[in-house]
Amino acid sequence: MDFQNIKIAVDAIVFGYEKSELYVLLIKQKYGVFKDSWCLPGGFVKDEESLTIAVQRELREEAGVSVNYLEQLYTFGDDVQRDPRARVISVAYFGLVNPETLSLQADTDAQDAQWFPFHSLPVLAYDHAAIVQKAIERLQAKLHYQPIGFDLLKPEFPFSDLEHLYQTILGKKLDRRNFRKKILSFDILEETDEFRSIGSGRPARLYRFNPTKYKALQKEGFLFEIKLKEKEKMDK
Amino acid sequence: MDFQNIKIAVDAIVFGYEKSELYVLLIKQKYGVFKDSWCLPGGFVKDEESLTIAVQRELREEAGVSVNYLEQLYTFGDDVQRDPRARVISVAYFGLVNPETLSLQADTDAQDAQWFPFHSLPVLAYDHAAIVQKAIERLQAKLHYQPIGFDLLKPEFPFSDLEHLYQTILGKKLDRRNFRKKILSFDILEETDEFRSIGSGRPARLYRFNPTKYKALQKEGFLFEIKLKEKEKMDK
DNA sequence: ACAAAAGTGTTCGCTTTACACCCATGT
DNA sequence: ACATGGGTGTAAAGCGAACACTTTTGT
Repeated sequence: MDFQNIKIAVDAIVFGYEKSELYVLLIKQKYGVFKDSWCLPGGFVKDEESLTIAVQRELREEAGVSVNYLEQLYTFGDDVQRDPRARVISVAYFGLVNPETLSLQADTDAQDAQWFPFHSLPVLAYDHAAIVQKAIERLQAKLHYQPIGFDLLKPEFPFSDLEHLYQTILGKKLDRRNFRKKILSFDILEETDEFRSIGSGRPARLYRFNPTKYKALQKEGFLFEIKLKEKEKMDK
Repeated sequence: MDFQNIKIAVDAIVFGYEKSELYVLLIKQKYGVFKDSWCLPGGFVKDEESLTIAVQRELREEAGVSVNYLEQLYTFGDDVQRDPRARVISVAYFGLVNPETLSLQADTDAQDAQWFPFHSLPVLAYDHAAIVQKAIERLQAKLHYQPIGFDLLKPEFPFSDLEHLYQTILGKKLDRRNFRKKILSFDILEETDEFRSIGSGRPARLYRFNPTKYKALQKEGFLFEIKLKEKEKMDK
C-alpha cells in the first residue's frame, strides 16, 4: 500500500473574545519556506491518533492552549499545491476559548504563539487565509442557531457582554431590548446574585449559561434561533 | 517524509429521487474483508488529484454516474480502525442527481452499482452507515435554507413534485397552499407553457428553476428560507 | 358519474420590529 | 452634577398557520 504519497495534517483556527474584540490564535513558523511568517496552529496527524486528538495535541504543543469548544470545519485538499513542499491535505478545525486562555497567553513571553485581533491579521502562510474566511462565516452562521457565544465568555457574564459579542462578530448593531428579550425567552440562562461594574455605570447582573437545561430543551424539540435585523452597520 | 502511514480516501453519498422515493447509490464490494457487502462508492485519492476530482472519478468509474450537485460533507478520521486493513481517513462528499441518472442506472445490468430506497438500505461496510446518517441530516437541513431540491428533479417539473420531494425527505406532511405560496414568493421559478398529467387528475403546469435569478437575488441579500410546520408525521 | 390530482384566498395569532426613558454607579 | 452603561414595556407590522372548495382530466 505504498501507492499514495499524500500527507494528512490538521489545522486549528481558534477564536477568543475579550472586551468587544475577536481574536485569532496564530503561530510563527520556525523553519521552511514560510519561516517567520504567521499561520494557524497545526501539524501532521500521527498514525494511531484520531483527528480530534491530533488537533488538541498540536494546540497544546504549539500554544499551550486547550479549547472550550471544537468542531470540524472543512477539509482543504482541492488545491494540490497548497503546501509547496508536498501534497498535504488539511482537516481544519474550529475552536473557541474562554477569555482566561486569552489572558494567560498574553502573559507568556513565548513569541511564537500570539493572539491577533481578527480585523488586523497578518498575511498568512499556505492557504490559511481561506481557512480563516470559512471559519468566520461558520462562526457568524452558528451564532444564529446554536448557543455557541457562551463558549467565548467567562462562565458568569453580564448580559451586555453577550450583546457586544454578537455585535462584534456579526458586525451589526442590535436592538438591546429585543436581543435581551429573545435570549431570555429561551430560558437557558440563569441569573446569579452577583453584580459587576466595569468603571462607571450601573453594575450589571451576572448570568450563567445552563448547558444541561439547553440539552433537555433540545430533546423536546426546542430550537435556539435568533434572527437579528441589523440597525446599522458598525464602524470598524 | 515517510513518517506518516495514513491513506486518504474519498467516499460519496449520492441521493436520487423519483416518484416520492429517495434513493442512495451503493456499490457491491468485490474483494477484501467486506467482499459482497454494500458500501458507498469511493476510493483512494491520487497524488496529483484534487479531492473533488477524485470523488467524481470514482463515481464515474464505479457507477458511471455524474452528479448534478456536489459538496463536501465531513471527514471521517476519528475512528482509527474504521478500515480494518489500515489507517484510512475518508473525506465524504454529498451529491445529488437528476432522475435521468436514476433510470439509466436501472437499465444497466451491472450488478455492482445499484440504487437502494433510502428506507431499506442493506447493512453497510466500514462506518458508512454513519456517513449516510450525517448526509440525510445535511440534506434535510439544507432543504430549509438552500434551493437544493431542484437538483433532485428534472429541469421542468410540476409543482407537486417539489412538494412531494419535501414531504418524502423531511418525513412530514405539508400544507400545499402555504408551501406553494412560500416557494413562489421567492420568485426563483419560472412557469413554462407546458402541462403534464400523470394518469388521472388535472394536468399540472410545469415549472423551471432559474439559478441565474437565484444568484442575482442572493447577491442582494435575499435568503431562501422555509419554515415548515408539519401537519402530521408521515407513515413510512 | 366518479375518482384523482391541481389550483387557489382569507383570517387569526404570534413573532419581530421599532422606539425612549429611568436607574445605579464612578468621577 | 454629570457621564456611563444597565435595565425595562408597548404598539404596529409582517409572517406563519390553519383551513375547503372548484377545476380539469382519466376511467
